[in-house]
Amino acid sequence: MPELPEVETIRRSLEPTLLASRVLRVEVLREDVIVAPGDSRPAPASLAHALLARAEVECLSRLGKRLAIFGKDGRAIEIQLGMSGQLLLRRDPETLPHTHVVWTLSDRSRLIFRDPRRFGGIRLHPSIDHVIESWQPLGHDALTIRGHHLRRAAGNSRRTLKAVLLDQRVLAGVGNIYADESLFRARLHPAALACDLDARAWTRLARAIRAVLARAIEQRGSTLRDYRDAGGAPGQAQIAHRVYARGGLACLRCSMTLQSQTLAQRTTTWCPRCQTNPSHESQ
DNA sequence: CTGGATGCCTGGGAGC
DNA sequence: TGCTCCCAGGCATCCA
Repeated sequence: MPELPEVETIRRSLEPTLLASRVLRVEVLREDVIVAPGDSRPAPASLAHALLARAEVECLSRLGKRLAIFGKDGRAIEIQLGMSGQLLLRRDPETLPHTHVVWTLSDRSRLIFRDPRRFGGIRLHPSIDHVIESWQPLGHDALTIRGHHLRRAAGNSRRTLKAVLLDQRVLAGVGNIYADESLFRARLHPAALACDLDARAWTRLARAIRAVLARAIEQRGSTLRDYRDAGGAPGQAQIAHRVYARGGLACLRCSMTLQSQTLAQRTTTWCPRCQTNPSHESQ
């Protein structure tokens, strides 16, 4: 469920503490959440080192939903939160259930990675450059997406807009919630075909995506169940959802009953009156 | 190559 | 109350 706004909120809430302290040691409680690219899996003895033991943190970097921690000595790890992953800064020693990795920091606080559903994981990388390279297949970051990016990446595609927005190779960071919210804001039908959009519509869609995501970051992300920022606080953006999970309820703009249907293997909700489908109009 | 389908995993809610 | 069933969803992987 963490999409771009949630990952960015975590990044911002984590960075001051990580930059101000040093990693003392790392404990791995569940080894299968650690994934290494190819077959470069380090021996157990060097696992802690690969996970930034004794490192000073240079910065936290993000592209789409991917979050990376870069060490000053060039070490790097990548965190994918999946559905239920959390990065929490904690001072009390209690171990929460589903805690998989614990970093003890020099200020004696602990950064923990927990993930009940285990769709997420920690990806090891041999270098910072390797992380950047692994991000190559991803599209432009959704927070700064422009119409021409979308048009170039998907303008000829016969896929639906919903499928296109969920495709991280087209743009990075949008998941099911913000796909539906962005399409509603842009007044575009989720089942419209990408190839039927003109340049103006792509511009409108890109603008809607940026606005929806920026607003959600201001509200510190959407908490439906599991999501928390690094301090453990829930977000507030779910209050502003206009279509997501509102199927059968009245459109907040025109009062028409919102429609729900599975599209691109995801529950999709839209307003049949507000959201037009250029694929139909052109016929 | 493109686009669609599947499986991974757990907690919570609905229904009986 | 307690049981079963189903659903949520990011992403890798497979298939046509």
